[in-house]
Amino acid sequence: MAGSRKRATLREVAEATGLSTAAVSYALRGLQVSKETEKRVRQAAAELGYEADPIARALASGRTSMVGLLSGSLEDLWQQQLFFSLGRELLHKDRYALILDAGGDPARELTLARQLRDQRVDGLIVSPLDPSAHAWAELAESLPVVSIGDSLSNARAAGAVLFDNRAGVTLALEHLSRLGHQRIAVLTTTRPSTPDRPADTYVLEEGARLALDLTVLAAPQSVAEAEAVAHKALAAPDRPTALFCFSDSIAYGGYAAARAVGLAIPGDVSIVGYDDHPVSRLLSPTLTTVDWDLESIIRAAVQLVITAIDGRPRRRRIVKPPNLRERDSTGRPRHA
Amino acid sequence: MAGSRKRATLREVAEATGLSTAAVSYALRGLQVSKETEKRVRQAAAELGYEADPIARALASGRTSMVGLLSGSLEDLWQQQLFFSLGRELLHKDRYALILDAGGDPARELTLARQLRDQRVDGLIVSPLDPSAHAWAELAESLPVVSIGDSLSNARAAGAVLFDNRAGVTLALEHLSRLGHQRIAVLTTTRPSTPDRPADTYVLEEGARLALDLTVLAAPQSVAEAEAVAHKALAAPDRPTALFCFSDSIAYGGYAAARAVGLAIPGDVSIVGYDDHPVSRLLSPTLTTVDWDLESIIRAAVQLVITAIDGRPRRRRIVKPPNLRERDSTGRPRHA
DNA sequence: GCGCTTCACTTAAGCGCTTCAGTGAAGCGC
DNA sequence: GCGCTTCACTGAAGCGCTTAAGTGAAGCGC
Repeated sequence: MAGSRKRATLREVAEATGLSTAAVSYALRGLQVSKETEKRVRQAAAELGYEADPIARALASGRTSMVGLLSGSLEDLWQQQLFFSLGRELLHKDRYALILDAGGDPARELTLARQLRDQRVDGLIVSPLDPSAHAWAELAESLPVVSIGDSLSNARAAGAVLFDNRAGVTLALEHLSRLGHQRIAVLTTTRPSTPDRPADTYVLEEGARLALDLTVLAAPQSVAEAEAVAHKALAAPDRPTALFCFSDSIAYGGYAAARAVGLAIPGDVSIVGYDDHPVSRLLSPTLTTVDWDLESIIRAAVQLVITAIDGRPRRRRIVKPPNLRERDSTGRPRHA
Repeated sequence: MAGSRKRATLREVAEATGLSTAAVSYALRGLQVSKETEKRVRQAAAELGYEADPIARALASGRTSMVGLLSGSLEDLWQQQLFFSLGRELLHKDRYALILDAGGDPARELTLARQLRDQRVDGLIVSPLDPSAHAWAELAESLPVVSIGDSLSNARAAGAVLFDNRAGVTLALEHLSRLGHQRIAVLTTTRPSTPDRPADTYVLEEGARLALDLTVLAAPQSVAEAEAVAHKALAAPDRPTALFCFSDSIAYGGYAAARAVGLAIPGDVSIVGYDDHPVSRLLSPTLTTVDWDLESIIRAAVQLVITAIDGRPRRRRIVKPPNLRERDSTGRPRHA
């Protein structure tokens, strides 16, 4: 603890113990040395306050212990939740997270992913806006890439934690249909979707199956922009009786828009979200939403990237089922 | 672009141009070489797809281009916003952020800060739970540390972006007092406060000055836990007519608690938050809150840490003034 | 007692950069 | 034309580790 100005080096520990630096290096990693040597080394290291320099270690070993995390849009509150939880989980596993945000721009997404690779992260976990971009292939060749939400269609990724969006969409639309809604506005986003099929496809298919009258509008991730889109949806001549929002953040924009034009939720307009952000159950009214088990997604993604980094190529695709959280933002449409 | 398996090295660029590696190193950093050599080198580098290896560079130069970010509690949604924004701003300045979360535990905070130092970050930006801890001094000796919220009382920090919490508390309490509130519950948190005085102090002083009847309750950062505390406050025999919450996250808990026991906001209970999270203006009713200019805080903190890293020791303390956002969650108490 | 393996190390190369201390040529004043 | 500085570079050390290859001693079967 003494006010050591510079940090101790391996060599100093070696000199203190009379061993070679190699022996010390092995000892501290619990390899190839006798029990008592290891003990001696550990003690000397502790006394000198030695901590291995991760930079030198990375240069020599080729491993940085860093994992790159790339979000398509951290404007989305649920993505914030997701990514900071991924960071926490990685720290548990003695890895550091480098978190980057594409800010909703699919082109920037790949630039940042390359930047992460150039920064020498050991692996990548991405929740991409555009999982079908061809450049993912190039990246997945040079380091383990795990995707969350959708699989990278053209790349040999190290793994994927997929959302069963078909099931999610079905839950939401069936719920609304059951309540008697028919004219529904869907506020989508460039959102990861299940293998090779944009979530929009499911929306249209399910809409047709349930004989719904759907209007699909693209909404950006930020709450403020979503509000504007929701406003437009609610101002339509044949006003929809329900809003199905493809993220809770967008749904929050829906709340604001509804209130701005004096529409009661769920009386005048029902709203369904997607994700179940912690705030959603605190809104007034509480938000009906489709959620995924965040913790299990996180554990799976981290697990996948680490096994891939450690050279056990599994290439697993894990599909997560959705749950409908029925709360107070949905009800029978007034005319029904 | 050719499917280059391994990344090109400085030496390869040197060989391609017939220069020494030193010359190439200088050229690519725009130092000490003739214009035309620089151009030749850049071209060769581009053709080879050369990107300097940040690890090797870090080992040789002693700089990692990484800045550690440490939040006392990322449960707080505003802190999430703050830290992800800091990350974005740092990326603008060609630095990478390593974000760590103490999860509300003051002891863990210092452990993580040391871990960040051991990871060889060039500097640290912290928003600490306990800015008065002595161990900050030791850290601030070994690398530039900038604090947000409060100054590190015992440490020679590289700078601080302070919140004028006295003014913030005054704004909130005067607002409530003006509306006619007198019995007010204050839900605080181990929150950074202005130099050497916990924010609670201001609360009590201002409460006395305005002749208010205050009950101070400690609330954790997470929304769910805050809800429980708010519940307790509202269940008190002499129910307060207003809640002053020391973060918007806590205020969200207040909303949930009020709704749970059937109290109207602001009719039965007024609620004031602190921070102005993007969601706050979307709640129903919209949340009256005290906010700080997030963008300017971010720019200032990043600016401070970078000038310190670059060796220009300024040790500036920048104080940010608060603003009151009067919205719909506050009104006259019913009996008044 | 001999060759063989195993154990517990040591030696030394090397990861890919930066940087300090030269070095030769050109330019300059006088 | 001489010494001086400046310019544009080169050479080589070294950042602090890891790791492949090597070594000597001990242990083992037979």
